[in-house]
Amino acid sequence: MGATKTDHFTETQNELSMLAKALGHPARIAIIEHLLKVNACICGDIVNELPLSQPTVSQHLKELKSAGLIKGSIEGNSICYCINESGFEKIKSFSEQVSAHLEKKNSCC
Amino acid sequence: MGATKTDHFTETQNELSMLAKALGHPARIAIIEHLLKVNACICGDIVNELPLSQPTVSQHLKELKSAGLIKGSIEGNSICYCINESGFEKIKSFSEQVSAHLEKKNSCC
DNA sequence: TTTTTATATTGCAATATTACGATAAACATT
DNA sequence: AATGTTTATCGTAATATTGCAATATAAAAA
Repeated sequence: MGATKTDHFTETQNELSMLAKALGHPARIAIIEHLLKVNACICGDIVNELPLSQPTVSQHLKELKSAGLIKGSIEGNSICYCINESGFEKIKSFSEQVSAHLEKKNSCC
Repeated sequence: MGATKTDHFTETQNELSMLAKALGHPARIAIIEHLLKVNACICGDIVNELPLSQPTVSQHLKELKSAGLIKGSIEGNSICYCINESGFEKIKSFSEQVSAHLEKKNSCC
């Protein structure tokens, strides 16, 4: 075992969990926060900002990108990363949906 | 390696990533969705609802609980689980914060 | 063209997660 | 007390993640 049984769940469940999983590491939260703060976003800046090696940061960026949470575009020699809104929209809408449900029904425990 | 360097990141970054990580599995998304739908929430029902064994479901419930996303209270023989609002509030506020930032600054790539 | 700069990939070791059978624990029912 | 029901824990195998040194790639600068 050790492999998630993704085929037993719905598309939406798998998609949401993949987005959440991509945010499930403090370095990747830090990257998102940094991208929000500066709004200009050369990869090397992120490497300098984080207490991790360049290959490790590159890997985290790759995960955020493949999850659809950031975008990257080539800018001469370097690469410009920034937030991909659509991924965050899905997370936002899920969390708002949870809140909306909770307002109507009160929790039972 | 393999161990996350949590001590190199802020409290908030670690907390947010732990919440996200707890949602980073389709079974745990499915559990949350089920709890929202029924609002009554005996553990055994969740086990029946999911395509996973009882020990595996129990483990997922434990993770959601320790992350602060659900609460559980003993109800006679069985255990009643339900959503823990405070955990979801943090996720909601983060995703709304991201959206708010994005409205002001337009993405650069 | 050679060298430098910036980022990605490979390979690998350490650790974490996922899943479940077996079993324990705790309470309810008989 | 004995039995059944419900949930948790243990042990363990399979797989995934994290992190980095070494190396590759690609564009810029010299």
